[in-house]
Amino acid sequence: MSNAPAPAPTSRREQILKEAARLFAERGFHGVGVDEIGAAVGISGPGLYRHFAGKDAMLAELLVGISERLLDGGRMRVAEGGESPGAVLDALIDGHIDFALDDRPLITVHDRELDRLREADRKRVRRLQREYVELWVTVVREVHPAPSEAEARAAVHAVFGLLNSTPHLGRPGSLPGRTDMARLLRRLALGAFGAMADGVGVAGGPSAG
Amino acid sequence: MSNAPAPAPTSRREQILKEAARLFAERGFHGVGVDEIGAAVGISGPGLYRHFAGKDAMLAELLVGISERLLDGGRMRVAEGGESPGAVLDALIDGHIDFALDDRPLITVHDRELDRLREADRKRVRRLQREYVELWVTVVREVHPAPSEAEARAAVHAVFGLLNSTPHLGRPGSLPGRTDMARLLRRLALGAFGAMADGVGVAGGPSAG
DNA sequence: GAGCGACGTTAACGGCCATTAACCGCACGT
DNA sequence: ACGTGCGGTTAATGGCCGTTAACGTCGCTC
Repeated sequence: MSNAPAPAPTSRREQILKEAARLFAERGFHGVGVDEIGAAVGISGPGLYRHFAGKDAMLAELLVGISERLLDGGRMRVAEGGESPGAVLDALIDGHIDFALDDRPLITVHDRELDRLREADRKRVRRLQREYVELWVTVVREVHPAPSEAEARAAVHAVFGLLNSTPHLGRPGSLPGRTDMARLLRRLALGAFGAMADGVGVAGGPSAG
Repeated sequence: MSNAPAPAPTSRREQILKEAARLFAERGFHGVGVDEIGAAVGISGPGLYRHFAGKDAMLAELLVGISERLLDGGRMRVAEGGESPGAVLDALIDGHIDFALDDRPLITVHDRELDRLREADRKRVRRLQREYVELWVTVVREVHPAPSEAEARAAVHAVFGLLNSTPHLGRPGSLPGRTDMARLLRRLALGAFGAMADGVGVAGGPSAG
């Protein structure tokens, strides 16, 4: 499935992708030049074209890659199915947190630079994202049946925003370490979902917007 | 309420800033050219230089402006002081939600393009942001005294991520309307803060914080 | 021991784009 | 009427940057 580019020790490509992700996250796709990316891996500028068709291709591979990994991970956890829907939701949350904490640059690029992709790639990434969201929505609605689908979807988006907030954080030690951070984020996410259900429909009316 | 369409005097400058914000949010600072910004307000390219020193100046004004408005709004609500700390926190949340829902492009640009500013402006914006965060942290800790300051700060950042998630949303009607969205976001934010306090220190171990 | 393919290098090229130059008209106060 | 200045215009200019060309060097296989 997908394009397995060999489970190979694809050292160089991966090294480039990693540095590119870091730089894109720091300064934006348009803000970093190919020379910088090259320099980051010890070769210079056009040398990158031995590994990638172009700068766009690097971004595309990054975004498609992370989107697929998120979705695959989510599907896996749903398939495993815990003791209860609640356990599955816990697993989804923990999995996403691991991503957010361990691949910060990737997460940052993921929701900032989507629009810099060529049409085809963008549609592909969007589809993966959408499926990932729907995965969550389904599970969330099993745990908290009351809210409408629209509300559940909005809540999922919002919780993604919450979980992905780590990358934006001011650097140094004014924040909890990784373990505490993970615990905290899980509590916050669960608290948010729990509150989503409370008082649904009250004072609602037709609302219409 | 919120942003009055304003028969305001400063017509042109503000019009330019508004369109620039929209474009920057859509395609990133480096992704939009001055010609586009000009076109968006019916003049072309270099005509903008009658109003701004350069493209950077527009971004700077946008970011400083929104940061100041957020901070001023927050201070105002704190100064007004509600019945209780809880009421103040509610007011902060509602105020931020109004911002997130009414000035989506601005919010987007605000936490994406900070690094494209010149040193001086960047420091200024960062200071405003930091003060805004500290304002929230103080109030949050009054309402939920248990967590450490580091945890409270991380939670505030996370809730900002939650509240600011609206801009990223897939366009059309698969989501609640503005009124319902505001209600939902408030519930989620309150739920997250509430959960932050639950079980603090349990199973924690030394937890470094 | 020659050839070839993977990987790099440096030097163009070409396009985009922010900014500046040079020039224009109209509103308006005097 | 007049000139002055604000808000525009179009045409350079100059730099950055992605990409391509042309060329070199290993290391491997036949």
